[in-house]
Amino acid sequence: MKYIEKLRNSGLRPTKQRLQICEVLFDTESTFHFTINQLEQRIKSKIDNKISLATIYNTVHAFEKKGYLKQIPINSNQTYFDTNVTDHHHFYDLKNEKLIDLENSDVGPINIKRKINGKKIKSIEVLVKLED
Amino acid sequence: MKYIEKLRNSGLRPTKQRLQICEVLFDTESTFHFTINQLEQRIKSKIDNKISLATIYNTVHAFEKKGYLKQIPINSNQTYFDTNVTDHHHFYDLKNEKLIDLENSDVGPINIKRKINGKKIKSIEVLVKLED
DNA sequence: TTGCTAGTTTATAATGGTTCTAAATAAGTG
DNA sequence: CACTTATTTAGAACCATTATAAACTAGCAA
Repeated sequence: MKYIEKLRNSGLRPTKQRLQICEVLFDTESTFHFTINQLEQRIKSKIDNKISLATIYNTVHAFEKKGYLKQIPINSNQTYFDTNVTDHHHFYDLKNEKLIDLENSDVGPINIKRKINGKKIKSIEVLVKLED
Repeated sequence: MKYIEKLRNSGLRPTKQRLQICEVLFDTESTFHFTINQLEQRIKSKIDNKISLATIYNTVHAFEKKGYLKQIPINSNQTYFDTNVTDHHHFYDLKNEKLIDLENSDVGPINIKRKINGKKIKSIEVLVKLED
């Protein structure tokens, strides 16, 4: 299994559940956005055994902390995650509530001119809201 | 009262509660960011009578819809609002969970090169996360 | 293999922000 | 004043997320 090493290297035990969640998240043709609920459905349809909701939350948070997932800052009652952890941005279609990746090259360089004393920039995220 | 006209013009009846909330939100030296909970506290300390939490929610949403308030896209368990409705962006200090305004001139022009068929851009919001 | 230890999973309860409900109240209008 | 419609309100309901604590499992050393 290709994810065993990856997990072990980041200090996470490669449990059956985590490996199965890895498959659902990362054995895909393209990256995707999801809420915990959507991920739960996806897991249900691809995996025979049950994985508890608590484990899904735990795993997603563990993966996010390790940098395998990114949270997308957006105002919604549910939290959105992205399996695309490269530096990029998002369109958010307000009508369909759908996220669309915006490559860095589609946005151009963002140069933050202001500095805050004693703080450094961890990330810069652009959200472009779309309407009809 | 200077807010009576403003409310009436946008189709909102100028009730006592709404006028009081206007004072708390807009009779300030500078704009500010708030959660509903913080606003509730601020109201409690500035107003003699009680305004129910449901009314605060109703009013904030009504004001947002009319463009008197902006929601700030950020991943938090609570929704953040901004009384600064001009086109601008935010720093978010992860340690203190504090928002800081970032003027448009501090970010520079953002030119979204990609177009989505049949959609137009409603807003562009930049969130710059800060760490120590 | 066998224990041991720390990490993980799990069902379920608890939490907490937000929305809903339905009755009381207040504003606008003729 | 009478009537209609909007608004306020307390409290219940909702629902995503987190906490709990017991059962289980991986890793490791003897």
